[in-house]
Amino acid sequence: MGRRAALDDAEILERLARVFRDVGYEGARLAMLAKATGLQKASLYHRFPAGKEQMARDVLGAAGAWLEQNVLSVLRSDGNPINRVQEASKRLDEFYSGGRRACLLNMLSSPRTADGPFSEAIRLMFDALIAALCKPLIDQGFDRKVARHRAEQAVIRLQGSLVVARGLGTPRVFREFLDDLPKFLLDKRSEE
Amino acid sequence: MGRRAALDDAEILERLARVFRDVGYEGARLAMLAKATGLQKASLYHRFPAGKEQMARDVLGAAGAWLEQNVLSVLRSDGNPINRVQEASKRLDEFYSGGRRACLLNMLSSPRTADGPFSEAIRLMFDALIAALCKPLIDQGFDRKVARHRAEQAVIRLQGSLVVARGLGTPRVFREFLDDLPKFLLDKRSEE
DNA sequence: GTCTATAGGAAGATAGAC
DNA sequence: GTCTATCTTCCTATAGAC
Repeated sequence: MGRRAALDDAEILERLARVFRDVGYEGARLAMLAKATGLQKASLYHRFPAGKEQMARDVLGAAGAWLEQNVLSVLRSDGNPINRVQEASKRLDEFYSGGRRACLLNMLSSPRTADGPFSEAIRLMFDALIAALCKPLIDQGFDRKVARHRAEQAVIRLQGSLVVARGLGTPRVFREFLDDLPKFLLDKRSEE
Repeated sequence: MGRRAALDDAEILERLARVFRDVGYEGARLAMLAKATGLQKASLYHRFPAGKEQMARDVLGAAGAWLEQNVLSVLRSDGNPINRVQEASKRLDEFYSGGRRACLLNMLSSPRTADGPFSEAIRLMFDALIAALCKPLIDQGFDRKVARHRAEQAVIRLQGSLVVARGLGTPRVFREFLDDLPKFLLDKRSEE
């Protein structure tokens, strides 16, 4: 065996995820993925026999699992709806490194790959996130349609603030989004 | 000369734009760009001596010019603010093909290319769009800070709804965004 | 200004030693 | 399970005829 203990599978996936998040699927060169993990290309193929596509799929799966355990389950839990949303905000802040990191769901959903193996997984993750965001609103007594609409808008703002943060070169709008999220989701207001 | 009249420069740029919009900078292969324009690779190099990077830069410039002439100038014009925003909505609908088309500013702003030649142009286009969206609000009597905030939020929703529309596989949320835009920007409401 | 043909290199993927 | 070395394919870019 090698000079040092083999890297944890989770650690490998996290490092691969960073590359896909930063440069997208097409932009992720095998040489980058090898450098990011500290493994040689052949070693990556040992762990991911189907190559880059499998790496991206597994990375997406791991991101989904992280989201489920750290965000969605919190949103669906029994606590105070406001506390749940605030906690989810914190986890999202961590997930996106305060807005300096792009979203995998965006970076892997170009139409090129959309006909490919990712589009279905991405759709399911968006659906799951929207559904989980509905829960605190419904527990708070909101109508299902209002809850669904606000949850969708929250995901739209999440994605949009990440795009604009990247475009403007500052994470400011993403931080503002997170700060405003509990109020945006749960405030009693007239609409909509 | 060739069998038919040479393509219009604007037409070429439009066809190149479609490719970059669909698959991003790294995903855009020269073979695709050639096929999309009906030109051979060598002919593309004749028109764009600096290759793919120049194509992307010129495409971005042309998109900026289109946006300026069709959206920003409308927003800055003298008419009724509501009419201006409604007209801008129509043009944005056209620009993004009803939400079925991704945004160049998103597709060309991966960090890989962000250290590259596009990030500055992209930042300027975001700034210009936000500034132009402020104008109808200020003409309507809104405070500058409120106007700026709403304009930023509008751009965030624009980008976010495009991402989510792609992720969910339906342009629905983008159409809803456009329909809601005049109200979102110009309604007298309490906040914020 | 467009084409065919190709150089030159980088990409994804594999073979086989250790 | 990791490595070095290599294969094959694809891509960007260029040369040169028309």
